[in-house]
Amino acid sequence: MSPATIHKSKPNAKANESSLHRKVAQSIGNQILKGVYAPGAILPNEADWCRIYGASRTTVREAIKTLNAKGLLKSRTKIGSRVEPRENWNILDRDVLAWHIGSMEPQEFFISVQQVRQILEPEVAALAAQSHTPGQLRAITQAWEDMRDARSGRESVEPDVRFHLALLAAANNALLTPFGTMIEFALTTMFEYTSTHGASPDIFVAKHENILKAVARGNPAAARKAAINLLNDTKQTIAGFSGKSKSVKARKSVVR
Amino acid sequence: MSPATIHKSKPNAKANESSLHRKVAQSIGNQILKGVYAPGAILPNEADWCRIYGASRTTVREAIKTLNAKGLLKSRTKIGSRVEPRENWNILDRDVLAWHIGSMEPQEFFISVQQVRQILEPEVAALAAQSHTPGQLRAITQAWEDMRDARSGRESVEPDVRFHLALLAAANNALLTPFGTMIEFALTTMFEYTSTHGASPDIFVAKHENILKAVARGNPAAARKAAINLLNDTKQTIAGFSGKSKSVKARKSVVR
DNA sequence: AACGCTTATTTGTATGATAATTTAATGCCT
DNA sequence: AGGCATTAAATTATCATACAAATAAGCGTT
Repeated sequence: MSPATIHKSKPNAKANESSLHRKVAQSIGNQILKGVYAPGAILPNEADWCRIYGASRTTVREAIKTLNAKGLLKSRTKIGSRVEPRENWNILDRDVLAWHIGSMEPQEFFISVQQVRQILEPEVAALAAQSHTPGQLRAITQAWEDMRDARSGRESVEPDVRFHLALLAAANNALLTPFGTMIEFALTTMFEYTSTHGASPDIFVAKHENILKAVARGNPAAARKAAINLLNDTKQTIAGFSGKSKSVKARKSVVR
Repeated sequence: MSPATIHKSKPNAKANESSLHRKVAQSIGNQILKGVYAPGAILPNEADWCRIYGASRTTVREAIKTLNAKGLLKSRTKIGSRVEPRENWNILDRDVLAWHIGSMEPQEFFISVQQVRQILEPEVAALAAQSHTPGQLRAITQAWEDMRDARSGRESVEPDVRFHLALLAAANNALLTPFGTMIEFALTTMFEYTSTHGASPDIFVAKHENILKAVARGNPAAARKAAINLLNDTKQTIAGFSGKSKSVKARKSVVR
């Protein structure tokens, strides 16, 4: 979004759920993720932002507080707001993730995600097999059933995401839950680009079922194996459109 | 911190780097993590917080914006601020982690961390072996040398943390970096409780050296194996004081 | 060159007012 | 009585202005 054009969306009453300070935060955040302001750089001061966005200082400050809270900035008196080193960025935060993918080639993002998923998901499945509660197992099952009954690829995305999130929840480790946002983001976005889950729907449903059954049986090793097996499909899907950035983007506009 | 006593720390000029809105955010955040306000609950409104903390609405609002940004709250007009479900909490955030551990039994936290570390660190080491840059290898080496030359357990904590963070950085996957905060937090806090790294200093240094060498050689399998080997020590350390919450706390006050 | 004082800049906090949003209540019509 | 439109009320969102606090930078003295 171009800084100067933020106000335009005032007239439309409903569609836009964002308040002004959210938009300012988003705009500045986007610029940071895009590298307009690199780590170590000092941002324009609050008065400048006020002029740039035509907003009050209160609003600008709230936006900057938000960015501080997400680890992108650190503000100090007389210094201003300095961009923090990347390792302090809260990259798994929903907003940061959105700003991030808005400023990088999608397949680059997918490759990073795939790497993390290959590390985590097998072990998450194993943990889930060991320590799920009955309610958690029910949630996983429900997601799988909805996935099975879906009548289109698009319709199966939501249950698919829900399946993986339920699995993650069943691992019962609070420190792993932040990956939920990442998985959710990756799965929904990936579908936007590929309009498929990789394999045919039947195989796809069957592979999820393997995980479900292993978890239900309380068999960690089998759950781990099933998760690895499923991930190989995704891997191939990603490989399928790597290096084809332009054509992928074209395909996207056809799908939507 | 008790809500009513926030102002007291005004006199001391330097020690406290926190501004008022930070303290308010910390206090409210702590109460949320402690469960005083459970997910789904509506918080007191801004005017109430102003009365409670004796702060201006500006300040209170900035604190609440911070908590919103960390995923703990969602504020809406006419509704107020509602506590978000736990899976939306940005638990790997520095502040949230601090508030979290302030309101739970430490070994419970360590067990969760250990679980995550056992999943991640071997693979991180393997990735680092594959894709480190010369500069990143130098950083790992430097950390190890500082660890080796440390003359006390306490003195070795900082290089130890640095070693693991450098390893993580060398994995070159942006989506993994948020775990740095967790590792940093866990290692420093754990030392506060145990005043040891588990094994004797020599063994401890040697095991880190194994990782370093494997990474330097670019041997992922060896790096993975060495990381697993090191983690077994930590595992035993944690097991050593599990179920001894009271005595651990007592030991802490002796150490400090 | 080193130390202490002053100044300027920037964020931090306070106050009070108005706008916008959405739930809740009210009253009207059928 | 029930449904619909309107009004009211509560709460956050935004604005404008002022002053406080912190600190980097400059200046002058020694």
